[in-house]
Amino acid sequence: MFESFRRYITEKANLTPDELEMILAASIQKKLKKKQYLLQEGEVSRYNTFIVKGCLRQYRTGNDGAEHIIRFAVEDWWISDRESLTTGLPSKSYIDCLEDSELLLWTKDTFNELKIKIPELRAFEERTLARSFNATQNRIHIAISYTPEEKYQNFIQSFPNIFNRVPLYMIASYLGISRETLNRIRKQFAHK
Amino acid sequence: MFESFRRYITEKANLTPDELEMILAASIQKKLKKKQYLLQEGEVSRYNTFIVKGCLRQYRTGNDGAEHIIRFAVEDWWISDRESLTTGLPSKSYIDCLEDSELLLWTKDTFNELKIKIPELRAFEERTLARSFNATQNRIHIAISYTPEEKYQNFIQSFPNIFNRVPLYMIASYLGISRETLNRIRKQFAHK
DNA sequence: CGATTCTTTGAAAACAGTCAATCTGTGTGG
DNA sequence: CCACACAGATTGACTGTTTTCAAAGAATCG
Repeated sequence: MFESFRRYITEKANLTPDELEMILAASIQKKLKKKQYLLQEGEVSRYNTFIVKGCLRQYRTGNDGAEHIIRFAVEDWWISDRESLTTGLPSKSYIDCLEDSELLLWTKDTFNELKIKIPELRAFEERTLARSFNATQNRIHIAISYTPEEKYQNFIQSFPNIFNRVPLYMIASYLGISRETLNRIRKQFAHK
Repeated sequence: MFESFRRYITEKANLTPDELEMILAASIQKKLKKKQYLLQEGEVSRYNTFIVKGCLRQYRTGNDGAEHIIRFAVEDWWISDRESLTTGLPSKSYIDCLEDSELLLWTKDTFNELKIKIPELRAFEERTLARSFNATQNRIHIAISYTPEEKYQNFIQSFPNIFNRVPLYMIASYLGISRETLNRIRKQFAHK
């Protein structure tokens, strides 16, 4: 289970073996089955979570009770409700598993201590956050300017490792269109 | 011109007078008139910019050439193309002035040096970024789950200091709906 | 005043959402 | 191995909303 994280972090950050082991030693291992929650609305998000294996989603519910997916996350991604994690306020979102998953968790405090001891870890987190921020901004651009068809095309291009792994109606939710519409788009699409 | 920044930063960050002066001394002052560009697509964004006075917008153009507004920014906000700034790649967006504006700029390198010398500045930037990230994520939720009317209501609630300062068609662009639709929504709205 | 710039309006067409029913595949328990 | 239940996908008809197009009206600025 650690092996996967070792490979990932070695590629992305310039850590000494000691630093790497220190990080691993501070982690909490967790396995969740499909449909189990990592976080529920109203709870305070306390962990930085790395996905070793599996697939999760973060979603919120609207006034009508419908689920709206904020993001998907698979192997080698991080997931948490950053807003709740940074502010300490109750989370507005849920995080649950779409597949049986293996996770590595660090509490906020533990991770902060690690960042103090290991400057490269802080730098790594900054880089990761910056990329995540850019992706989020890009998604806004897509949300306000693409047609439904373009959104779908963009999705399968951007996430080839996700789109065939999650139900269609969840992709529709992620894109902000109805599952029927997405289904029709996909049908046209196949004719080409 | 510095006075405004002094007030702002004193309230938000715990800096010594020396540190504050060091930051100011490193800044570049700039005045731009309405419609002038701070950044154009294809250029590399090199500055962290604080808005002393005025109103700017960041936008991208779609395939059809239409402008899609990523964000607005007014006094006491920061603006830049973070993606270009962090990656060093050409910007995909434009930033221009909706009003005559007064700005304080720091080059990426200058700002990095300041952050090294002044840890509290780095902490401050992290807090600012975190809030900005949360706002961006929240906007995605709105984009994929709110009706146009709800989007507009939310906008005027969230940005009371912006909505009566920028043309309606730009708000429409920001919200991802046509100007005609927004106009009609607003008319209904007035009847209540 | 004249020229932009922005807003408003109407009518038609395109589009996406909703509803309701059916179909398909998968996994579970008997 | 079958039957059933469940999750998800698909389809058609219909409804409602939004976009588009075109034109006319305000408002603002030099």
